[in-house]
Amino acid sequence: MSKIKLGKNTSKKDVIIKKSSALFKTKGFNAASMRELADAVGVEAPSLYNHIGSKSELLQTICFKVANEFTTQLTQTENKKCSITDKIELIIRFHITMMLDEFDEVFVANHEWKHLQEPFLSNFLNQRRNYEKRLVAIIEEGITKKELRNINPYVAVLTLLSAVRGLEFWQRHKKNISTKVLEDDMVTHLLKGIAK
Amino acid sequence: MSKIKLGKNTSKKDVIIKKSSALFKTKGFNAASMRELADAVGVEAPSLYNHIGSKSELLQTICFKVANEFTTQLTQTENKKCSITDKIELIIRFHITMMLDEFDEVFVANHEWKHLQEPFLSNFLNQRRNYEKRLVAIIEEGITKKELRNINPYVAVLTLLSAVRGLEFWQRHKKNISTKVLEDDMVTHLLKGIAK
DNA sequence: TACAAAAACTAATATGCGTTAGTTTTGTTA
DNA sequence: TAACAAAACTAACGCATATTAGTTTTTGTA
Repeated sequence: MSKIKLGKNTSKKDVIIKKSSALFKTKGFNAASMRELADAVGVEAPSLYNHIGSKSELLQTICFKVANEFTTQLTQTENKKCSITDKIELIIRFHITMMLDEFDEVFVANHEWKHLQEPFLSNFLNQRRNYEKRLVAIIEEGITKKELRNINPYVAVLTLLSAVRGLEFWQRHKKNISTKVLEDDMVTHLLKGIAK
Repeated sequence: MSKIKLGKNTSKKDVIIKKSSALFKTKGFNAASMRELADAVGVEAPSLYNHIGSKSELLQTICFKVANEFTTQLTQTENKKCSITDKIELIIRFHITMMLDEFDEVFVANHEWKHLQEPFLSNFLNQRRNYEKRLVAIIEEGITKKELRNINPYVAVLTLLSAVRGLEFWQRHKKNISTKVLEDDMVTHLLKGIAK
């Protein structure tokens, strides 16, 4: 009998999660099969179930791991004693770092969350809505303190989040631009614009 | 015998394409079933095949319709006699308009293209790469003419395209902000930044 | 070396999918 | 009304899927 693995986290489970992140990213959650995942891990498909509960569980693990990392970092930034502009820069840079360091997982959390089952789907969406609201609050404070232009804070958050999400496509081009140039230029663009 | 419908475009086919756009957007291409689509159209699943060739063909139709609209508009903008800044503003506003007017189709083209079959997949990606290159050329001209800051043009294009793509999420919030405010604030943010 | 647990294997099941075949209904025109 | 085509229907096929059952191999420890 070997259906569900109890006890401490094993290394093999982590390998499966990592490989499934890459697979879900490339093919999408539904198109990715457990047989393909098993191939990537180097095992037959049913053997995966010695380590994981289900395919859905893999998606849940990936999505909430990413969500928790973003939430944790935001809390730290909120508590920092610095200007609003600096806080926004910190957040932008954290998003960029996450995109580059944990690309597969972030991509899956961004694109495949809709295949989460309830109640995980609702939890995930609530968590994301909450994140956005806290960003809006930061922008609003910046406007009040006259650090920022008087633009609609929702539009600003939308623009910021979308722009950093676009780093997904960075992998595609691979123009030889260093991470530093990438980060700095994007921060400049979003904070100061491109028009002189 | 009724497998493939020849002759002029029928209205029913257009209905199927429209409904499939909404369905593919909501559930994703793979998760959306022909039976669900048939339900939405108000018909049994096999009846769909009196009007369309296959599920894949639906995706192809949607993706290339959107791609062609963007390409056409870009050509028009390139030929306009106006400043680079004005051209960029035109492009941003066109993207926003497309997002709001043909949301389902644009969403599907942005998210589900990876499920296109060859040679359509390669065609689509080539078309998109070409579009991006032409945007880069516009930004480069703006830098040369000192209309724009000296930032990396690839980063700028990435940021612009990603930001307007983010309007996908607009549907979610539905804060009561008019399209005009949305457009104007996003153009301002991307051209002039948010920092005072 | 012996034993027990962990994790691999093979075989099989139930389900849902896109699609086809064949037939019947609907709608239009002479 | 007769005839013909368009488009609907029911039934079914073949295939791929996630997962389970049951068994064997591997691995770690006494």
